[in-house]
Amino acid sequence: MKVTIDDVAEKAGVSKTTVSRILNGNFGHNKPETREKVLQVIKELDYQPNALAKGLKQMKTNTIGIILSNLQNSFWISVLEGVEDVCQRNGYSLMICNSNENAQLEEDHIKGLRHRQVDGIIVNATLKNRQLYETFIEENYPLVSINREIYELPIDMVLMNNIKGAKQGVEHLIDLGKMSILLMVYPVEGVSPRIDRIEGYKQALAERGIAFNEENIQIVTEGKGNAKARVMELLSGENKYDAIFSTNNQMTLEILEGIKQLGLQVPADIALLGYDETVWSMHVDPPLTTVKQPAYEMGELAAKRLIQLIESKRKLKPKTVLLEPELIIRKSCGIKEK
Amino acid sequence: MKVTIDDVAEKAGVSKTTVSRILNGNFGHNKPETREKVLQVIKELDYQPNALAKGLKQMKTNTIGIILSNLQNSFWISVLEGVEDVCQRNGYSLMICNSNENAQLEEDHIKGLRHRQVDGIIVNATLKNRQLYETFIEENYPLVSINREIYELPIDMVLMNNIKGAKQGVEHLIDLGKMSILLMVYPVEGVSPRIDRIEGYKQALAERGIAFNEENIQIVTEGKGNAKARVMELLSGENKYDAIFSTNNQMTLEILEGIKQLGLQVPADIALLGYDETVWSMHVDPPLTTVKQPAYEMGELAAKRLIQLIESKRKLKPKTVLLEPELIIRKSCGIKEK
DNA sequence: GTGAAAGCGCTAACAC
DNA sequence: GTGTTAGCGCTTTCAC
Repeated sequence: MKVTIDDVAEKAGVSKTTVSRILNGNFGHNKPETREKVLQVIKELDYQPNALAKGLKQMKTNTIGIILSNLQNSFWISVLEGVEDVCQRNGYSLMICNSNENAQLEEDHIKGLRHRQVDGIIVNATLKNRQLYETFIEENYPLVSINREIYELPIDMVLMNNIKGAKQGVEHLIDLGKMSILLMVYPVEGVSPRIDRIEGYKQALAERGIAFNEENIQIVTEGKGNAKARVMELLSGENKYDAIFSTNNQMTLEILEGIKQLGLQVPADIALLGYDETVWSMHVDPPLTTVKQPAYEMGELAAKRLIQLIESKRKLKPKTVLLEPELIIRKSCGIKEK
Repeated sequence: MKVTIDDVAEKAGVSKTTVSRILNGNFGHNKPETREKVLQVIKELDYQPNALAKGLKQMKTNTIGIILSNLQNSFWISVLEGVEDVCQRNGYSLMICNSNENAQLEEDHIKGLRHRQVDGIIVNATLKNRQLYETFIEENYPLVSINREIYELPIDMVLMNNIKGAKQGVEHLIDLGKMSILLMVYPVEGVSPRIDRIEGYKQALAERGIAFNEENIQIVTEGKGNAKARVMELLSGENKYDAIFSTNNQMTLEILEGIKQLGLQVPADIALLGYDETVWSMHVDPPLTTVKQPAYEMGELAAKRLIQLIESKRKLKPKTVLLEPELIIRKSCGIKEK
């Protein structure tokens, strides 16, 4: 039933060595007629080489793994598409795992992937398995970290410029006359994008000479509904805000809901700035001003780099790529006051 | 560098058979002390069995493949999550491919996956590779088709009840007094969800005694901007519509944009009903009434069934599961006229 | 230009 | 209860 290289060899009246050579680009410079014959038999038998056997022998599977933390966020889907496209163009398969931001799961997946002999891994690291990442480096195992900086480890990374992204956004808000900007962010815990966005926020304030108020930064626990509850609480409290900067697109939707439920208008009563561009950004009410990140490109670059690492004969020096965000201005932050 | 089962065996002073047995749940009922010893050596050496070798020997990889046609649609992401979760719970890895609705790519991916020896495949089929699907059936290779019916082939499928979904939606529109309902759909070409939604639309009309007008069904070519252009054209034309039923969530966003650009109000000037529930459905302006499909469940069921097929000793009779949609009523269709 | 044979790392008869 | 041995399907020296 299953047709193997032996079947092909026998039927073509050659040795399996010859078949193998022809399959893999003809090192031995076979005679054209042998070649023809073998190729024809392969077609006749619809022979598909067994990648497991090949992989076992060559210690290479042409498969890479990716570990993501959240599939529901469309940002990651774009990244995934970028990775997938590059894989496809280069003859690699993609194994996908979801860590859900869970360190144990991340470790299991990493081990699982290596045990399945993938040639390399792209990871949006939880950052909670430092020792594991170090092992990779020691073993010179191809690994690229996306979106999050793994601090002080010589590792390949492709990151977004989050300081600049947040800074641009906040500057825009300030230019529009906003003075009391509420920054909402999911827990930081050493995760560079969140840390950097806070930093960008602070820098913008500092450069424009606006006093920084610690209470204007609110860390909200991840989980459905939390951001909505928090924003409603905050907007009903003592502090007055004229703008909210949401650093996550799911959170943005919740904030919007909370604001509306309070009977407030965006941007008349309060401005709203979102992070990450999505299909719905321009369609919500009001159309959202957002900091757009080149997600697809990040996926592409990470995959390209990983394949480079895999296929390079010698050890490559770790490299960090920083991608630039772009501010997309719509209506949710209002227009310049006179 | 790479540690193999032989290293473990040698260091533990046993044969690799023993190690293998202990690794795989102890058939030979090893002595506790041997067991202890081996387990300890495994830990010491941080030994990871090579899944390739194991797979080659056992003809089983504990990996399944999934071929999707469009990652950008959040419907598919939910499906993917369902599949991923089930895989994880059952110790399977997931290989993901994107066919982009392209028959050639689909064929390449299917062949690629089999050549990589995946134990089974879940596919949202283009339906353009009938012969290939038949081959699977002949070979009794585990395959489950999701979302789309592969007509007249004894194959496992998990599908949505699209007739009912569309019917429910249209009935709702009719109940609200809408008489001239424009149905917009991407090209049909034998794709069951689209065919069935048209059928559901017709059934609802028929049952409520509303004359069916062929021109009220508009097939719009897939591609960014097409739906928007078309809807603007149609709404500016001679035919008057009081409702639009959009059968795809990306399309819905475009239609909404088109309507707004024309200066029309939803639902005052025209009602809009969408297919598929998304994170943004409740947040666009106005909040969208939609036909919600249990996407995550579809993924789960498909994966569970596939694993069943893989692990069953004997051939299972193909089974079709039909999942029921649910109408989520919000504001985009208006309220009942008196 | 082609073939014989060894071996990648593992499991599974079959012995003992 | 444990070991010996023969492969799984392929690539790759090394002969010829």
